Amino acid sequence: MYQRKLPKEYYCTVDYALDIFGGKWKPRLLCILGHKKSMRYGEIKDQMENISDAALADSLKELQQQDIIERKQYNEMPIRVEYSLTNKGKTLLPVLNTISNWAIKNSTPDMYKGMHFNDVHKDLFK
Amino acid sequence: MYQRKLPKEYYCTVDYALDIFGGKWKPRLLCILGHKKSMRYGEIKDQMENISDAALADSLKELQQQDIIERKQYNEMPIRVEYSLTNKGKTLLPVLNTISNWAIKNSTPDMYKGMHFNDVHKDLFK
DNA sequence: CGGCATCCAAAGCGATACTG
DNA sequence: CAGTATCGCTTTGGATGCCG
Repeated sequence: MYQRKLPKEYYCTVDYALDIFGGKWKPRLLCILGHKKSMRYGEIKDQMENISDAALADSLKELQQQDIIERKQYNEMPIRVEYSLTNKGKTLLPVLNTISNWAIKNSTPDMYKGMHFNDVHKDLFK
Repeated sequence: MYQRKLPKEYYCTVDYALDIFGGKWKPRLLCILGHKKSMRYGEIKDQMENISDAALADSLKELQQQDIIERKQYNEMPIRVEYSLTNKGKTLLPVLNTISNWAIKNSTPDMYKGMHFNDVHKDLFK
């Protein structure tokens, strides 16, 4: 299994923050989770469109370890797993919103794939 | 020369923003530049402490291409080059400040190397 | 259904040497 | 002084297959 190692020391506060919610998958993952109370693994994977199981599982695990998201397993048949933001994770939403608003001001809809720009991120976390 | 390719399409506004100011070096670089009117190449390199010329030159070039920083060359002897934030680049400072404030609330000074946490980023861009 | 393990390819980056 | 060129290592991540 691939697992990213978090460095233990940083030079900059922004580096620390982006180590938690930056990278290839986590920003989008958090934006998607930020719109729902909770989501199942497969539901997240569908909305991420092009992510592999390995990358999704690793991202989810890292975010759990940082206390940003919570995992709840229901041992039904078939098994059901729900992910949701923790209280700490919710404090990221205004931060993501600030970043998103800057991006919207400095980009155009045609730079985006799928429905994410207009239907989701324009009103992110209001 | 190594040069990162910017993808042309994004799934998420946050991805777009982090493509501009995220990554290993650019957050710290922008934080450092954000405190001065302009800085010389060598001055930036000293404050970045552990960056290689290749990585620094590439980061500076990318940020120029995105109109975040500006390069001015003075053909003195020896040559002098000054970098500074553009107007667009300055609009990033409140965004970086928001991220930094979240990080400060969720980390401790001992997680940081050097003087950056206490002496610089605590009062970032005030 | 919700993952994890393995293999492999590509990207990112550092060290070194060199240049106008 | 302010970079650029090249090499090779390390990290990242996609594809595939398997499992409880």
